Amino acid sequence: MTVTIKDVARKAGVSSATVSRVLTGKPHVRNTLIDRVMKAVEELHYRPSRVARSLREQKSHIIGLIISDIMNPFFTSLVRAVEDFASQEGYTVFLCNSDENVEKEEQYISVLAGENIAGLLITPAKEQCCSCKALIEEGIPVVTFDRRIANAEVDTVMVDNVMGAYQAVNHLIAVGHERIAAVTASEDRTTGRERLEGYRKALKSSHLPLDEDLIFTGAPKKEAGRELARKIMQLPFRPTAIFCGNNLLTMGVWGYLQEAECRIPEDCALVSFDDLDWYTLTKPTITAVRQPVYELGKTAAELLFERIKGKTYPVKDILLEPKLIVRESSGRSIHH
Amino acid sequence: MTVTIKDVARKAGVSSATVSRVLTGKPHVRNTLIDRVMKAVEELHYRPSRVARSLREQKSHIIGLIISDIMNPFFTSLVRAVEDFASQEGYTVFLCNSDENVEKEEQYISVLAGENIAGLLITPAKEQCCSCKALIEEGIPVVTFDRRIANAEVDTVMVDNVMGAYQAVNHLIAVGHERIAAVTASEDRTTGRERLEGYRKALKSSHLPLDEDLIFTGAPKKEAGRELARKIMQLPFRPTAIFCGNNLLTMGVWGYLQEAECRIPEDCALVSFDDLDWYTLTKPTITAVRQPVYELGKTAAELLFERIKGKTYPVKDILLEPKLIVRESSGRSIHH
DNA sequence: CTGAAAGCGCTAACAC
DNA sequence: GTGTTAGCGCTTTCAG
Repeated sequence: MTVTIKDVARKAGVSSATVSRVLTGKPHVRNTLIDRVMKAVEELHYRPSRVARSLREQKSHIIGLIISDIMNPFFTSLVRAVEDFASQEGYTVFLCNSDENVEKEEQYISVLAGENIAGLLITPAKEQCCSCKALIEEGIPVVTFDRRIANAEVDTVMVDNVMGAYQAVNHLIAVGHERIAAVTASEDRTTGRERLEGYRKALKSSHLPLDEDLIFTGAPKKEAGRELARKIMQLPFRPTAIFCGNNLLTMGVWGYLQEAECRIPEDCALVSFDDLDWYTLTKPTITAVRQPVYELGKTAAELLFERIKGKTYPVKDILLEPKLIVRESSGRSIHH
Repeated sequence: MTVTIKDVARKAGVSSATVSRVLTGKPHVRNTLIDRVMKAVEELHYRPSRVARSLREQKSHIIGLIISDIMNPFFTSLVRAVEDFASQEGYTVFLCNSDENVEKEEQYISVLAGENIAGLLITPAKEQCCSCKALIEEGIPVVTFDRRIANAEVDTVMVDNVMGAYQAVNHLIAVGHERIAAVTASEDRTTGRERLEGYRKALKSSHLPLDEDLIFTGAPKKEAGRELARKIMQLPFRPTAIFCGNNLLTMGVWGYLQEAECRIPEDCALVSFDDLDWYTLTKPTITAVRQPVYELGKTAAELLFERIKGKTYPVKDILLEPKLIVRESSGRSIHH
């Protein structure tokens, strides 16, 4: 049914070994034979089986990409970057969506291992990612990005969350806020914890009191953002500003504030971690910490391919710098 | 190095055939042996090679998913739906991003074929998708969704674009607009053409003149939207409303209108095809035609799996109904 | 320079 | 019920 290397060999009047040599660009083949083989390939519409090749070579040209939430535009950009880089290297991407779910993640890692993947790129759902460690032990290159895993020797590419959050909160302080709430992902994710750390650090460096009751955490989801905003608005002594720890939370918070007819930034200012296109389309526009998303994906992919190609330098831990984009939702400085 | 079925067989004191039978759930194996095999599997951390299995069975448990723009939230939701359904069926998804680029698309189809995919789900970049037809001829199930391809016997799942656009424009007419511009994807994409058809149909059914100068087409990208909005605003005799053919175009148009300080809906009303979360967060909120995105992905996946399982009914062409969500950007009825 | 043959890990006939 | 064996399509020694 399907045309194999043997069919090509027969048609070209050579052995399958020669066909293979031609197709994989090996040297020492006569030009006339090359031509005959290529002609047969054309005529038969032959396409080599990547599966057979993968079995024989014990290694595929697939890289695995497990991300934790494909609906989140932040991760989408990441996927885009990885895909670009991989296809440029002649690899294809096996995309999996763990949905922030550890079981699904393990399941996928197992499948990917069975597919002989050349390497894995992952934004781990939780800090404990054991199956991931199993891969590493088997010698399959792994790079985690955006998030860290605990107790493992893995290359990691991260955005400097502490610094980003610090910048955001510092900006709020600079324009006169002293009572600032934080809405972040719960602390079992490194991103949530680190951003909270930046928040605390900013308050501290301005000698502002840290009120634990102003820290609100939940799942990184829109619904959680709404709910936490509701809690904030019910506070007897309301904060004058909110620091939102990611784009989904921002969306929920923003929606709630609008419905509650809270004027932004007069009644409550807001800064978001993560910058999205539509932040420039709201009224007011939304001040945000922009992460170098594309670079994050690209760097992780680069690192992975170096490992795939056999580089053996010590484990790398790369930190990328985010940047505060000041817009309207954080308010004007009240000092001027 | 890696542990194979033979290692398990040796450890369990059985043949590899028995191990295979146990693992694939075949009948006629003694319970004691099943236990011994499972124990060996556990102890050795054995994971079957999906590659070897795929080669042997001449069919993998992978389905290919080629979408035309992974950065577009509309497609992201689609991916999510497909992924959900596939994983539930025990399949994994090979995600490829054609980037609206026909060469990339062909390239991917070729790779996927080499991976022995069980089936392909695709939102074709252009109406002519020849490689896709090649797959169909090889007997690999294909379902196109969101867009159609020309001259092929393929299962297709679409949203009723004509009807959606008709609803949108009709609504604008109902609230009093008579001069309505259309900003859509260029007509070499079925979505663009069909939505334009709905636009024309709505004007016609209300006996409104069709002014071809009010039809603006371009790539389905934010930048194109901006540019086309600029052109519209420069028109000597401006329209009072704009119908936007997809979410990226809406984004560009909206951004331009805001910067041009055009009051929405007073100076210019707007309705978007495609509904996004953030449409409720702008001021005014954005009236939009909501597509049943998740259902679109799910239906396509269902259809594909039926084919994979061997169903052979005639080619299906499923049309899903969109729904107009009236918000503020289209303005109040001036009749009341 | 080219061909024959082995074998990657697995499943399915076919024996027993 | 269970083991033996062939072979999926390819690459790669090893001969020649």
